[in-house]
Amino acid sequence: MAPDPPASRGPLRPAELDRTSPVPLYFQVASRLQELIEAGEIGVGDRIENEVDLAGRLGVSRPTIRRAIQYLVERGMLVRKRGVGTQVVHPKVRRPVELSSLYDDLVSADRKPRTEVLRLEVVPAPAEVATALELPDGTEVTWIERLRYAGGEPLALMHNAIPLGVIHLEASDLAAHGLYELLRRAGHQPRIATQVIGARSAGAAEARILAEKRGASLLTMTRTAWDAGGRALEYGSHVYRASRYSFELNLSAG
Amino acid sequence: MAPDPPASRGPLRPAELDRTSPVPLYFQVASRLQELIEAGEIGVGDRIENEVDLAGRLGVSRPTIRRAIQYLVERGMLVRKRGVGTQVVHPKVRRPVELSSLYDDLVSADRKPRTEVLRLEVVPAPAEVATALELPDGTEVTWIERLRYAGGEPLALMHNAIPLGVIHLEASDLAAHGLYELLRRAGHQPRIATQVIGARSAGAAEARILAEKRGASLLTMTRTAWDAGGRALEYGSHVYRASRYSFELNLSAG
DNA sequence: GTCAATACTTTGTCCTGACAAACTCACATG
DNA sequence: CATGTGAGTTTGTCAGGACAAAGTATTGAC
Repeated sequence: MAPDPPASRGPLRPAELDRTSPVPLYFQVASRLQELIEAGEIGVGDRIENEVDLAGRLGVSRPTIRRAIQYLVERGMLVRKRGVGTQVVHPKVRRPVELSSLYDDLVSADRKPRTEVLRLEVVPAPAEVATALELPDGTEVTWIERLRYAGGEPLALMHNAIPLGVIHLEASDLAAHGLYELLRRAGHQPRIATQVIGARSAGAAEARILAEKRGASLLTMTRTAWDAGGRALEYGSHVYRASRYSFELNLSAG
Repeated sequence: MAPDPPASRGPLRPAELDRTSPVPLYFQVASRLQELIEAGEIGVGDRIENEVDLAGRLGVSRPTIRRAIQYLVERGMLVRKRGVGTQVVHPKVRRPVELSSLYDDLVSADRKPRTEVLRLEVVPAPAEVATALELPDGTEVTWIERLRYAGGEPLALMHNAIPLGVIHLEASDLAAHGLYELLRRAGHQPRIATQVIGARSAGAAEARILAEKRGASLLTMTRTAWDAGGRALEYGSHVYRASRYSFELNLSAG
């Protein structure tokens, strides 16, 4: 059997880097590496070329290569060991956690979401909401109540409060898009959030709306999200039918 | 009123850095900055000294300062804006997510945890567990069932599977310590995990063990955790009394 | 043969220097 | 007064070099 070609040659070519692109070089390298790993061209357990050689071969400096590798290490794809090298440990990115909306998740899972806007108005924030958003008591916020369907069945009853000035919302927008998508379009990128996930039994009204029996288990989630500037973007208090939904999280600890 | 001293002087002194220490300089700077922010000496909204001046004043290079600041940016304490500066946005670290055990959480909340070990034996892994741990079907694992109390009341029923060779467990250890603490002591640092959180109603047996009524809502969590080297450490399938427990998560998106 | 010392490889830390890009603000211009 | 132009500030990217620390493999002594 012929021996494998030496790993030092590697499938990453200098020609793939575009120095005229506004995309940083380190990011180009990281993206390309990620592709190769996801495509299986560099398998789990394989060691990638060492930093110095890789830098020399691609014609970039070692710090640039280090930054690219660091990026993938933080995502859990690679592991570096001093004196040993850098190894692939997982074939796909494990995002530290997905800060996305239910709507986006359902779309990507092809579960055909539909949204019914039950309420959309400006009201003074209840004390609990004001505290969560770090706003003075009684500040007005946009209050939203939505019923989210998936595959024709009700899935979740969602309540949100959004500080005025963050975004102007129309019922038609909310019916057609996820809240996070609308926020992003308005230039707000949620970056930090605190969530509390719990469970309780459905009351009569909730059960009726969600087409569950009274007393059925519901998943509850309350979340407050901030943008990169520390500005509170959204408070949400949602209930999900536990029979149809669960939260999936990928965690990584420094 | 006397004006505040200019921010450019700042409370960070060159003398505080120890070049003989094995602790990297960038980490010394980051730790000290974090202390100052947590102590409120640099308040939320304040801008910290710019990188070039700070580097000059502390007698280190700009990349070192950048690395220190980057460290705190990733933790959500600071925000950088090109052309503007670096600002404090949160007075305490928001850890991306806590990869810790229930036991540790209860201890720090002073809720006096107690653990009853119901089962501890080596068994062939059920198909579902083997898949989660990425082990060949039927591989033997240590199987644990524990009942966790807090404040004298039952709180959670926990099932765990741990690959042989990761750690040798005694019932007495498990009764006195959290699983994650024992893993860390054995030199295993969980770094990446996937969790699924859901809810369902208690069956008769579960209800009896957990001192709930039949049909009460329970929170469910299944988790698989890996160490930095990509080695599977633990599979867990737990149920919590929803009336007494909820998950709190701090998320951050790149 | 076993084991310890040594050489080598590879990542970790740190430095200096340079230019680019984004933002702020004062100022000139219409 | 409004507006945009340009200078100044600050972070973002990148280069290239140097030495330290950790792990691996080889070599040598016993």
